[in-house]
Amino acid sequence: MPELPEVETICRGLARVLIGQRLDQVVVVRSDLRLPVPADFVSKTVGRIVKKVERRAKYLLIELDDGTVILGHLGMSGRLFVKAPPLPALMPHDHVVFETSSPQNGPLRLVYHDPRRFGLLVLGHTGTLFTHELLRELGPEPLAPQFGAPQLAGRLAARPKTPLKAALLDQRVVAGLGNIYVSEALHRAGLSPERAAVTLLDKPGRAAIARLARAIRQVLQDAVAAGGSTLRDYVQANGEVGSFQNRFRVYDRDGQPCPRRGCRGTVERIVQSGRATYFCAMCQR
DNA sequence: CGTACACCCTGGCCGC
DNA sequence: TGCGGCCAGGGTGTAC
Repeated sequence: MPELPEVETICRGLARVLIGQRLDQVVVVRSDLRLPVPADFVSKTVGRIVKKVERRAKYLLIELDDGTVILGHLGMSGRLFVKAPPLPALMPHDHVVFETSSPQNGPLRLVYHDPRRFGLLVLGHTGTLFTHELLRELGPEPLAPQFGAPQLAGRLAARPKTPLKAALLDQRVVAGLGNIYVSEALHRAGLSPERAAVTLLDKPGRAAIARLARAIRQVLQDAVAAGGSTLRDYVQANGEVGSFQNRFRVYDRDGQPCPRRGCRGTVERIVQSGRATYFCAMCQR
């Protein structure tokens, strides 16, 4: 469900209210997520104070005052939100619940909610975080200053024959893109999702890969600024919805006219490796 | 090695 | 109203 912009939005929302709070109560309602919630999850987190909230790719990293890090991933349907009193009864699919109490803010409840249970909540440690097996192989952060055409080219070189759509979904190539933003970035760059990655790596492909790197950054920045995209059930940490879904150029718009200025094409939907891709065959080559 | 597909799971929507 | 089929923002394991 959530891609980089949605996770980034949630990360900022959580940071604002959680940093400095003590996790007074931690309850695992059910632990059979994509990976099991570890047996020592409660004992390693309860009583600790939240020190930092960060994002790596689509992972949320909640760092506690003893160096323990909660690694969270929301899968397709996961949500992580904060509620203030009056606290309602738990809902179905509320799997893990944290409660804090602070003199300033009073009690807060952080809920991990995930109907499909494709997400996960596990533990790591600051000292060994970058070698954690879930994070070790992730590609570059597209919003980091050093991200650009050379870095992207280097990563695509490892998947030469792969169509661009599939290559960009691979988290080892670029970290944080998902099905929406890959289609959106390829449209902005004017590149066909079916084009093989290797065709951007030779001399004539240099302009194309520069456009692609810029398009990836730009679409992600715009989406973060809009608070992410709300399709079905995604909400920010405070329950507000994002608005970037109103600015999709191709995603879920098959049959509609291509929004590129001067293009007479129509947005098409195709399936690549089992997932929908939206693009305009007229202006994406 | 690289690619294609099934699968994990639940819920919403559409057509009958 | 009920039911079956299809679809969904992700990631991984398996079979070619």
